[in-house]
This record gives sequence, C-alpha cells and structure tokens, in this order.
Amino acid sequence: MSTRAVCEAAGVQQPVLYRLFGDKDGLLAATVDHVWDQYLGMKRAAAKSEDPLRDIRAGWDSHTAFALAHPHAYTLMVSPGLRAVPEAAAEAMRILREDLDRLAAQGRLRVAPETAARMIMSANTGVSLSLITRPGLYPDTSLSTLVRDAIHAAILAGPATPADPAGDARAAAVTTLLASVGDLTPEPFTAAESALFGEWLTRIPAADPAERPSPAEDLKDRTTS
Amino acid sequence: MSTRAVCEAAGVQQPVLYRLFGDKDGLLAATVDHVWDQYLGMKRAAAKSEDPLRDIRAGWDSHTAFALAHPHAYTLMVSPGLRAVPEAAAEAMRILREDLDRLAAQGRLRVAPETAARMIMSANTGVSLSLITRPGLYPDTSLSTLVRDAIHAAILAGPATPADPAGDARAAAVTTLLASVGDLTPEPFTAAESALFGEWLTRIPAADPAERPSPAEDLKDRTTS
DNA sequence: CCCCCGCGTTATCGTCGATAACACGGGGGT
DNA sequence: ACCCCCGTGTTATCGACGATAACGCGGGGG
Repeated sequence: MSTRAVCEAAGVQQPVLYRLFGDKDGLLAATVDHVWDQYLGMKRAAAKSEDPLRDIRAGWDSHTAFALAHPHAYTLMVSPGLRAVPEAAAEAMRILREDLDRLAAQGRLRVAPETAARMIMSANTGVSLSLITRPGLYPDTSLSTLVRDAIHAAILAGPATPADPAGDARAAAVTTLLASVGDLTPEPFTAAESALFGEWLTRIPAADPAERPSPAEDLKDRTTS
Repeated sequence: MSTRAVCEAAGVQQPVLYRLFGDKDGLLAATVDHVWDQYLGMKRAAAKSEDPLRDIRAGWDSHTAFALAHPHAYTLMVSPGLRAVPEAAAEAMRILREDLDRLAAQGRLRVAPETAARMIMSANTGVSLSLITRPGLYPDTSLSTLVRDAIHAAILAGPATPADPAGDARAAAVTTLLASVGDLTPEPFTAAESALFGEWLTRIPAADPAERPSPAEDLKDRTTS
C-alpha cells in the first residue's frame, strides 16, 4: 500500500494526505481509530437484557462476528504495529466490564470483574484472529462458541460442573472410543466397520441440547457489513 | 526495517540478500521459519510425563513463556502478514494433539482432540498476544494460567471416571455407551443401527496397556519427524 | 593450465515517503 | 470596495528504499 495509490484513489495529491494525517502512520492510525469507532458503536448500540450473562454471551458473539465480517479491519485493529490505541481498547474493556459488574452484583462471578474481562477479551481476540488468519487450521466457527462457554464456565460461580453428568460421561465415552477406533482395526473391526462405527459415534449427541446454549446461532449477520 | 540496514549489519551488500532470500518478504519468511523452528524445537525437546494433562499444562506454559521471552519473534510468528507458514503451525497443532490423544485414550477428554487442540491453541495465542501487545491492559501474567485452566476444565471430562489410571478407560466408555444406547433409539439411531452398534460395542476388547506407545518411544518418534 | 561457475561487488533504475515552494480563493477588518 | 490573510490544493523535488543488471574474483575439475 502506497500513499500515492490512496491519493490517486481519493482524487487528490500527496501533500493533502500529509496535511490531514501527518504521515503514513497517521493515516493508518486514523483508519484503525475509525475501525475501533465502528466496533465501539456496535457495542454501545447493543441492547441490554435483564440477564447480564446473556448480554456477555451476545457480546462475545458480536465480537467474533465483527472479526469475521471485517477480517482486514479487525487484524488492523488488534495488530500491534502502530502507535498505541489504548483508549478505544480500554473503552471496549470497560463496556465488557460493565456487564461483568452487573453479573458480580448478582453474586454470580467467581473472579474479579477486571480479571474476567481480561480473560474474555484475550481469549475472544485469540479465537477471532485464529479463525481469520488460519482458516485452514480453524475451519469451524463453532470454535468461538466452545471457547466462549469454556471461559464463561470458569468465571461463573456456582456448581463446578453444572452439566448433567450422564451426557457428560457419554461425551467422554464417545471421544474415548473415537480415540481408540484406530487400534480396533483390523481386529476386531474391519476397515469398513471402523468407518461406520466412527461415523455413528459422531452422531451421538453430547448431552441434552435444551440445557446448553445453542451453538448453531449464526455469527454472520450480527453486524452490518 | 530496510534491507540496506540488515545488509550493513551483516557486513555484506544488498545483492547477496536477494540471492539468498529472493526478496524482502523472503527474508521475513525465513526469519519466521527460524522462529518457528526454535518454537518447535522447544516443543519437541519437552520431556513427556506419564500424565498427559501435566504435559498439556506444561505445553501451555512453555508457549506463553516463549511468547514473553521473544515478544517480537512471537508476534512475527503468529502475525498474518507474510506468505503462509501453515506447515510449522500445523506441526505445532499436531504435537499438541498427540498429548490430547493420550488424554482421550485415558477417557479424560470431553471433546474431540482436534477440537480441544484448536481451543487450546487459539486461546493460548490470544492470551500471549494480549500480554505482549497490550501490557497496559493486561498487566498480570497470571492471566495465562487462568485462561489455561478455564480451557482445560472445559475440555476435560468431569470428575467422573476417577479410577482407571491403569488403562481401562476404553472398557468404561463401552459400558457407558452400552448403558445409554437405549436413549439413542429411534434418534439418532434406528433400531437396527442400535442393535448393530451395541453388538460392535461388545466386540471391543479391553485396552491392552502394552499396545500403547511408551513415553520414550513417543519422544523418539517425535524427534525423528 | 585453463575454464567455469558459485559468490560477492559496483552501479543503476523506478518507486516511495516526505517536504519545500508556490497558486488560488473566499471571508473579515478598514 | 479593497486588500490582507490563511486554509487548501498544486507542482517539483529530495533522500532512501526495493530490486536488478553487469561485472570481477577465486578455487575446483577436465
């Protein structure tokens, strides 16, 4: 990317760019600020429900959806390249912390809101960046929901393993057998039997689907592209 | 960073750089490859214990420590800027997945090893990057441990199956699934499928501990690959 | 002994980031 | 009405950078 190219695209000459933004880094910084403004605008416009946990979940999903909808802008936003953009990032952290404060006021938080906010934000950016920059390694966007619920379960108070133990044990049994299905070929299973057996194993639901939040909620059209 | 500067620092002229690396991106790519080699070398040299969970925890901590020790190299490594480096990243994921496979073979994993590996890797890079690039927002390194345990708690099977360190997680998984095969009919299995599925389950022998690779073999196998 | 090719050099081109100097044009004080 | 003045945009230019062409040297094989 060259300043000449963006000036030609904007229909002006170079000096106006340097008058407006100082230098090239200034232009990049202004762009990043603009992306942060869009992000924060979406965050501030999010309607709040009476259940802070629901809002926090929606906040995570909207974060991931924003990243997937604007991958280049998002990588710029969280990229460490340019001069500091701490203000917008701190504001995002503050918005998240407000929801966490509400959760803490209800006695449902196990850790300090600041700590919970840092856990959520860092994990969320990590998942989003991975989904964007390594789609070959992370082909499934449901990863976002999995990590989200993992972090939320860790910061929430209450029973350590609230999920039903029956479905939990079943899921563990499925993964155990899936891990060892290779050792079962060619004895006692033929290759075809192992293939079908593995296929059936993946069809076993993990637990009662009504209990846990649906991961099928589409992340796509949560933001305006 | 200019090619002239690195050539002067190396005591050579520009054309040797272009002969060796093609162009500037080639030099950057070679640097990134070198960093990945260091990372993978550390990962491969890590001694494996008899407890895969301990190894996975140590792997997370060494990942974070590597990032904190070489922040610039790490940001280069995970930065999406240059041409693809999928091979080293895939190898890192494979190394992690080997530990997770061992965990799954012991019946202690709730999700598929691939899924668990992606959850761990994405969250770990997210935490490491946050600690590096936003030290003002993430002043405490213990964030890494918190997120680590959150992810691990989410992928680990519940406190069920406390015994069976010796090896019969497979048999336990078989009995678990046998007990719940009735709940799987008529969905997602037809009666005939459930019948065959149950029959196959009974054909699975108890795991033979000698069949599993020993940690020493594991290590040798890794270093040769 | 000479040839040849891997390796390094000097010299140069086009482009880029950044700035100096200048040109236009409309609003406010007298 | 006049002129001053500054905000805005232009042309011209500089130094540095990425990249390449052309050349030179030196040691191993026919």
